[in-house]
Amino acid sequence: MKGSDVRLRFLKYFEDNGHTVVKSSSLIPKNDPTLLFTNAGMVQFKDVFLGLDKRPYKRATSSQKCVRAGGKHSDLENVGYTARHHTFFEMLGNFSFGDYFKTEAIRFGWDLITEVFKLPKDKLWVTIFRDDDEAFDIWRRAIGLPPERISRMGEKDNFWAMGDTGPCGPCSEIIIDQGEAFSCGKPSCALGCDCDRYLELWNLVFMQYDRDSSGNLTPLPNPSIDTGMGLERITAVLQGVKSNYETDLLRGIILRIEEIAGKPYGANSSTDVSMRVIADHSRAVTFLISDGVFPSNEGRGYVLRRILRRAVRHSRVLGIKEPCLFSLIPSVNEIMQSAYPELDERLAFVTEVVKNEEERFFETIDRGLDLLNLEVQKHGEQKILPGEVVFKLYDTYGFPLDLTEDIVKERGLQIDYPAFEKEMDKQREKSRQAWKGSGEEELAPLYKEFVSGGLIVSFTGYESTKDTGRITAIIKEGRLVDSAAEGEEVEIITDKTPFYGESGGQVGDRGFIEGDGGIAEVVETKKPFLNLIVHHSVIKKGTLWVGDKVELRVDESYRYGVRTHHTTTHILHAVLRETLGTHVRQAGSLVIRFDFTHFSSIDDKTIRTMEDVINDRVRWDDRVITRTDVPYEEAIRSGAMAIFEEKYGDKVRVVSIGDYSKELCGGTHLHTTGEVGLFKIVTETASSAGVRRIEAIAGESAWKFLRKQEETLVEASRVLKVPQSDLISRLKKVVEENEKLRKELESFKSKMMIERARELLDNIKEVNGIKVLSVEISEAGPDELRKVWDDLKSKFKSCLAVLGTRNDGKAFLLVGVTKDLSKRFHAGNIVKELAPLIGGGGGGKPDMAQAGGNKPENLDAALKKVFEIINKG
RNA sequence: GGGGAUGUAGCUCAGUCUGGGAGAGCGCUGCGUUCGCAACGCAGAGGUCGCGGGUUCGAUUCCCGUCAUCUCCA
Repeated sequence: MKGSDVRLRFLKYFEDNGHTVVKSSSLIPKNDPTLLFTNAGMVQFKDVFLGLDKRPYKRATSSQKCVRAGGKHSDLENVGYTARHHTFFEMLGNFSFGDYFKTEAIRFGWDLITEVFKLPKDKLWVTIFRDDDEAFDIWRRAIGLPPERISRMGEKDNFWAMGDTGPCGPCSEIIIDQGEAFSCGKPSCALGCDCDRYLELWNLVFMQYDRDSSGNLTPLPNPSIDTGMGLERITAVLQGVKSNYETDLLRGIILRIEEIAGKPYGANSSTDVSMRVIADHSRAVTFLISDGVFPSNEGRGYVLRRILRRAVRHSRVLGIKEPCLFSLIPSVNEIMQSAYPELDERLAFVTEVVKNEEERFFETIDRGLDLLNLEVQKHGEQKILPGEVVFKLYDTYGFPLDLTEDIVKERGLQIDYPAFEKEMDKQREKSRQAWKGSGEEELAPLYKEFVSGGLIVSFTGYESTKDTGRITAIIKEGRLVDSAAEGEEVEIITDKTPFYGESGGQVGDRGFIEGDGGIAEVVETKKPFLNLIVHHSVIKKGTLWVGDKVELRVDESYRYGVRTHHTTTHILHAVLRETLGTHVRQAGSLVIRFDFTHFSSIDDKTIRTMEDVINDRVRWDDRVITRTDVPYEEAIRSGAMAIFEEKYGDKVRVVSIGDYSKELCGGTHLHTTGEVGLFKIVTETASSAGVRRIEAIAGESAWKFLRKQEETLVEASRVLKVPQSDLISRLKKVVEENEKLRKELESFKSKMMIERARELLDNIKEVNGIKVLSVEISEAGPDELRKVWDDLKSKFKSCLAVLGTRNDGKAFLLVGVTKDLSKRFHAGNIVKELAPLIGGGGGGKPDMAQAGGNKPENLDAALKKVFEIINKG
């Protein structure tokens, strides 16, 4: 059975049993900052389990793409060395939200495994949680499994929790005994052993308790089911192969690697590791990029970069000296596109990103190589490379440890591993301590309580900006309060509101909330959950109480500006896609700052063309049509784009403009594009690698912007006294002339200085057999003094000069000594003796030194003092 | 979240430790040599020394902050 058939059969089985087949969600978890990547099938249902979200179905099944790398559950280091570890894999699962429970879950699991997949019953074992007699009874009586096949395990293995608090419960695993051939061979090898003989196939989680912060378990009124079975694993078992990498899900990729490397898989255990790593990582990389993650130096992007680099590193081990990872992407696509058709359209884009990043890594390696060579040379005699050096290479320059090992070995040196580990531990310890320090507790728990307590705020602001409502809660500094008095900063929640809460790239509204007792100014409106709108406010007058009837008024001109910008954002988005290609996807947007994925900068001509096109559409005055309560699937089928990667209910709102834009959007819009009035792109910059940022303005602010630019032009032409049409040519002329004059003045000045210096030659005295000049030069700056000294120096091969000048209450001294004399008289030392006289300090090199001070009246004294110094020396 | 490194001419980088005229190579412009090109010779343009504070008579250099890029740890 092919891997893709395993996936289909699984989903079909549960669909036939009343489950809704739900599409795999993105690898980037929506609205969950605690999680780096989607790492299990239940991630997209988390809020449903918590009671924060509702779905139109009570039974669901999915094949979820998952990544485990970085963060708490990282398998990155193990991948390649085992038959089962992956950074990317798919999780098959069935879910019950307060519908069926243990009995059915176990029945479904057993039935599918034994009847559909036809695995031999006598090879199957199960584990249950120590105290879960209910599960034991079901396995024993309902399924008829002999008691010796049911093993009770501890909390570590068979009790599952989402987090420290919240839903949790015992679980039961179905295990297959693959026989002696798969055993690790240890005498202790038995059920529960980590090796491949007793392979865990399927984990069934029975969510039946709610754990509070003090650890108490209270039974949930509607227990739920969450199960997970790794697709690659079950496929390997069904195909009778020893490792996941031999299934058709990965074999095709390895075939391609064999081709590129010119080496067969299975011939050498160390190259096999590399091939497995590359095969696994190429899948992870493909799916991550296609889901909108880009290589970067932090967060998700950084994990992606590390996965990619690890693969590149292994390709070098295979003897491949050029970027090659990108050429594996088509193989991944070929295998996976039946289940993930969206891969196909992003293929070219993903390939480009990977190739780009591969090339960058080769540069990093080259840089590190230079450093390493230097260090190897330095420590060549001791035959040992200090751990500190190895650590620095690794820590600061990102030079892979194993690469350092290879090179060092080639040169006949050894690495001081204990010292390296010590540095590593130091770093880890520092990080851990810093982590504890940040006790950032979000306000979220309070919000969560509201939502799970059934509190709903209805939004009434699409058509009107005014409404009356009742205050249902006031929060101050994360705590519920009964009232808020003048001057206090609070969050106000009402039963309904016309205020739009920030979401979907549209900023929240501002305005006022007024009751009989007082007035609050709303500075910001947020929407932390689907049905929760929070007004961040400052009480301006009087006091507001919970329960007060209030009038809510949105600042209309502010809202109008927001609508203008938001509608324009949709038009811009459409035009960007038309102009630059379909890989432009919105990565976020506040008002009209628009980040999107694109590689090169966008030239001025293209920018201007886009501005033209958008302003044309504004003049066309197309209607902006919003349809509400459209079923999600129908909206997507009709070609609407879901860009913001956020949570949509099952019914969505579709906003379409003309025939060129159709997006899922909950925001507020204009009625026609003509209301935009005017559109202008202000900047186009790089936001991070592979992401460009456009900032644009529309409507009144665009008009004001252009007005201001015009004023600048008017002012410029007034200052230059030429009509605007001649501005540029005049400006060029002025700059040119200015440059010419500057040079003329410079050469004139230096000539004059030299001229004057010659006149000063009369002042040269012989002291102690040395030619000494000590004079004040008026109307000169430091630069001029230096020129005079240069001239003197070339004229007299051996001399000493002290040149002074003064202006604006400050004095400046330069001491010059020709090289032959600088051993006897150090210019720096001389200047240090003279400087205090003019009320300052100074210093310099043996042959030239400078000083400044704020007592110009003493300049003469300083100039005389030099003779004393020379006489002494 | 914490640490390390880097930021100087269009590009690659030196200079910063120890404060005092901002440099090299490549590239660019002009002239010369050449039938022409490459090469060579001569001349020249090009820099807010990432940004903002501070110390100092004086900061590319020292101190503090900040931003960007690279990198490691969590």
